[in-house]
Amino acid sequence: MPINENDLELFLESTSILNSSSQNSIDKTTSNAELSNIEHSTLLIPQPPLLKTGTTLSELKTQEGNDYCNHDSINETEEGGKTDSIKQQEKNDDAFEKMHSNNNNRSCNKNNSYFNPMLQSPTRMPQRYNNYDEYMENKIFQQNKNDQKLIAEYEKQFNKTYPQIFKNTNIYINGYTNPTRLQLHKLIVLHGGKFSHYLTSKRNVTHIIATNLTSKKKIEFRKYRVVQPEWIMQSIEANKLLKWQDYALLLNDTNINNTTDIKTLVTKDSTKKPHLDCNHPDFLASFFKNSRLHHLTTWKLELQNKHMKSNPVGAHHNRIKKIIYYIDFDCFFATVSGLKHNENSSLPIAVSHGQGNSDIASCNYAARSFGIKNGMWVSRAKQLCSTLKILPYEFDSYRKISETFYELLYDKFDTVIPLSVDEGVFIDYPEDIDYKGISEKCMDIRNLLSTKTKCTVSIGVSNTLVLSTLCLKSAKPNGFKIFLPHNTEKEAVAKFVGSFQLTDLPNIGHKTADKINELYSPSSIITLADLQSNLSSLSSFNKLNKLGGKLSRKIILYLKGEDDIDNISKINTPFNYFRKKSLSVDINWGIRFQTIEQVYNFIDRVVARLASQLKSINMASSQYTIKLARCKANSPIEPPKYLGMGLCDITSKTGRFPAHTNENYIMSPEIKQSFRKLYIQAPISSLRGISITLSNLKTNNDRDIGSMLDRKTNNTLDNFPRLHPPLPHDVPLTMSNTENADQMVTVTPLLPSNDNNNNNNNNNNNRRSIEKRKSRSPAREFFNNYHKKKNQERAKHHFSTEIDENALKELPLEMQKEIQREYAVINLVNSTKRSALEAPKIIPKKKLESICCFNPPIPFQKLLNPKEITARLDTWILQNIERGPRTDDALLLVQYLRRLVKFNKKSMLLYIVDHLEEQIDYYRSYYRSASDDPQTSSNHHQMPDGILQWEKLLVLKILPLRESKNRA
DNA sequence: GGACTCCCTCAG
DNA sequence: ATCGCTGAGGGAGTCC
Ligand SMILES: Nc1ccn([C@H]2C[C@H](O)[C@@H](COP(=O)(O)OP(=O)(O)OP(=O)(O)O)O2)c(=O)n1
Repeated sequence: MPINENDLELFLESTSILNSSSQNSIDKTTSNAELSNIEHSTLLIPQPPLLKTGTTLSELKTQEGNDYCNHDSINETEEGGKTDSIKQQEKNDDAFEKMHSNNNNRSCNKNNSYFNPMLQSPTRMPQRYNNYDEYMENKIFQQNKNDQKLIAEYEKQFNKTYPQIFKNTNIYINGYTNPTRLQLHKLIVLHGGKFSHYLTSKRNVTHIIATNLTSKKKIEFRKYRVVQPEWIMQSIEANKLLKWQDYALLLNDTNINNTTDIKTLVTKDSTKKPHLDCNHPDFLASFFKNSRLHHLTTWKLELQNKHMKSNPVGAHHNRIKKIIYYIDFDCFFATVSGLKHNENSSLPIAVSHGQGNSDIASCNYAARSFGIKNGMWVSRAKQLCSTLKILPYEFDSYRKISETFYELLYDKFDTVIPLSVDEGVFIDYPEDIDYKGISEKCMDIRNLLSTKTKCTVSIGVSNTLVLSTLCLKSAKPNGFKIFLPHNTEKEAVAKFVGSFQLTDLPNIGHKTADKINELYSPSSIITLADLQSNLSSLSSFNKLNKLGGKLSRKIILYLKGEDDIDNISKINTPFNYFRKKSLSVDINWGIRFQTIEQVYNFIDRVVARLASQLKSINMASSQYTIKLARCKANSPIEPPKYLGMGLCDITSKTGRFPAHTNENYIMSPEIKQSFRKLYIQAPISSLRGISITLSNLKTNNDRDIGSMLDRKTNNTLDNFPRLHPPLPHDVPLTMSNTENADQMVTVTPLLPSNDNNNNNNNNNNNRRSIEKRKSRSPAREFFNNYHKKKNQERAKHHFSTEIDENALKELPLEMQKEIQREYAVINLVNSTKRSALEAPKIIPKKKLESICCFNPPIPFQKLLNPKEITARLDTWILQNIERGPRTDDALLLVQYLRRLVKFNKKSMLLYIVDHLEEQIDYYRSYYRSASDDPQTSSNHHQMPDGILQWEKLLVLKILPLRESKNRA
């Protein structure tokens, strides 16, 4: 049937006429006078659709917009095959669990989590739903609320209460009825019944009202109580619930066997809504919503963006002492969830999703006394302590308390470095060390936080990061420890460090601890004191090098309580240290694919997510790595953990994009090609995990032109966004020694070898060389330009961002470079910092306006946001998937898409059409796979007619629009 | 000997 | 049921 705009107008006209006439007819057919009054009173329930039941687009206008994850369709390209070596990884479930159990309080973490658009503009965004479940739940909740309002209104208007005849029933109306669906709905609700708008929802429907059923529906509903509308009317007249069997539409088993008892009747398959498996477009969102580790990563970046502050020059001023406070909530998740559920904290509790092979995110100290650890599976923990109480996650609360934590502490310190949702490094640079003042500060903070958050924190205080970490460890739980040794007290420091276990040191996890133990004492477990004494002999000293040069040097410094270069730059130049270097999505749960197309679709969705993240931080990437986990040949097909990865072989492959890009359509085909090269000689069903990392990131100098380019006309990389001159961070830093971590570090400059030989004892010579080099340093030039440009902005900052050139000259070259980098990075990230948030932004607004003028957006049902539009379409499709689209709705949609074509909104068109295609494909494959499966095969899984109608709409009306756009 | 790839380890 | 992420540094091996 051809659809054009005239059709639409005619259609809309006839709709309104018919609507009003149908209302009149209701009045006539209703015997109850009160009921006809009802019809004319304020309607809280939207008018029913004209010709068919089901939710219409117009009904949906009142719904909140939802937001699903962004997804685009990308065509894959050709590739050649090549074997990559597959290295085995001993990632069995035990080892994995052990790894995650290894939970000490450490400071050295160089993570960035990622930008979360939801937090970027919380007020502008409509309410969001991460998946259909959530959406439906909300919708049903809203509808029940409307029903309640209706009852209240009627009771008020007629000053009476209605007999609760339909109490405990849950009624769904199928097809056309007389009285109408709306009438019946009101009567049911007013008389105490529940009304279900959807049979697809999880709600338990007790009765279906129908006057007619297609033969297919007769079979589908044969196990329901299908009742004629008279049952409702006559029950109301009789003022009691009449036997439904007397009004049954179908003669079936249920009919005969059941008494009048009302039991929920839900057939297993027909009401089941599509399962949210890894093929569902919302799988990623629903997984992330529940993944604690994803939240930890995300929160870290958010918190660093919002609350991190530092004064790099001050930090380098060697006359100033530094006091490092390492502050961490005690068993954070367990405490917060315990509070929320009013649990007694002296009883063992743990936070987890499930009761069996589910990870414990956090357990309290009562549970730890049984040997339970974070990361352990619940099943094992229950063996250790059968009374262990499992509590659910309370992600929102964790995040809120963390916000309070950083807000309260922000003004109390010179430097704030958030390391996680529950722990941060806070630094003061006092003139003199006042021990009493420090301990009072600790007590004040602990009291303050305990009052404001009802959670306890522990604090470790020292003058190096490594010692602060150890202090925190010994302060836990619910305490604080201050250890501020003088430079001369080397033995005291060594003794303090020696009292800890190997894994208490940062960067020594269980693997490294095992290795060290193996090296020095295979038969017994050694402590740090043992390691210290072993290091006195040269041969023992050399043994440690088996761990690798960097790590062994680090450990040797740590054993003396000193920070290595890594820790020092983390403290002194945190903005540089935590600058973004890569961006990735890893999914190793719920991955169960059957076909390569499904994998490609999944990769498309992952890359779309990455691309939009890149764009949102205005960066581009030139390198990617795809990492795959494949179920080991001899391991069971389903691992112990539900939908877990189990024992896997891990392989990865790195590739390059033709240039720096943040475009989905460039990245996705490349990555899919690598997938085909990497994933060979194994069935798709063995795939258990996919990880995609983008690296070699660069910040775009200009606006994100790339994302605004038309895909077809501007797909040459020459048009790519111009980038900043590279930040001068490629110069390696070499540390010769740190006599005293509290003092200026000595750096070996990267000088010609003859200078290098005497740089320790010839300071002048050294300085001159630095001066010479400095003048032609591109980094310096870059910084100077940058400095000029950003001068004005910088004046706004709450800390001095004016670099003291004289002070800078005093420093070794490498330090200068690092400080310069720090300034550059600070300026780059400042737009997301708290200080910048307080000042209104001018430039982005202007840009936005100019874009809008140039390119006025086309609304769809008053919506402009593409995600809101697709969300509305998703709901529409979901609710009509088995019936097919209504003609008028289809017309509205097609008309909108034609406008997009007409006004050249190509990317929007592509986005919407791709999205529709994906949705419809998904449902088609859902029904197909269900009917192909001999075990669940039944009438309930037959491909509904509606699907065919949706496909027809897609293929005949929608896809051609995309093609016409391509030809244009 | 430097650049690059493919792991491995760690953190929370 | 169950939500096993993600960012960083580093080392061994390979290639030229
Ligand atoms: N394997 C892990 C480790 C930690 N976390 C989460 C839950 C923790 O509450 C939070 C903070 O981690 P910590 O290492 O600080 O551990 P806790 O706060 O639980 O205990 P504590 O710090 O008292 O040792 O991170 C997690 O989900 N899984």
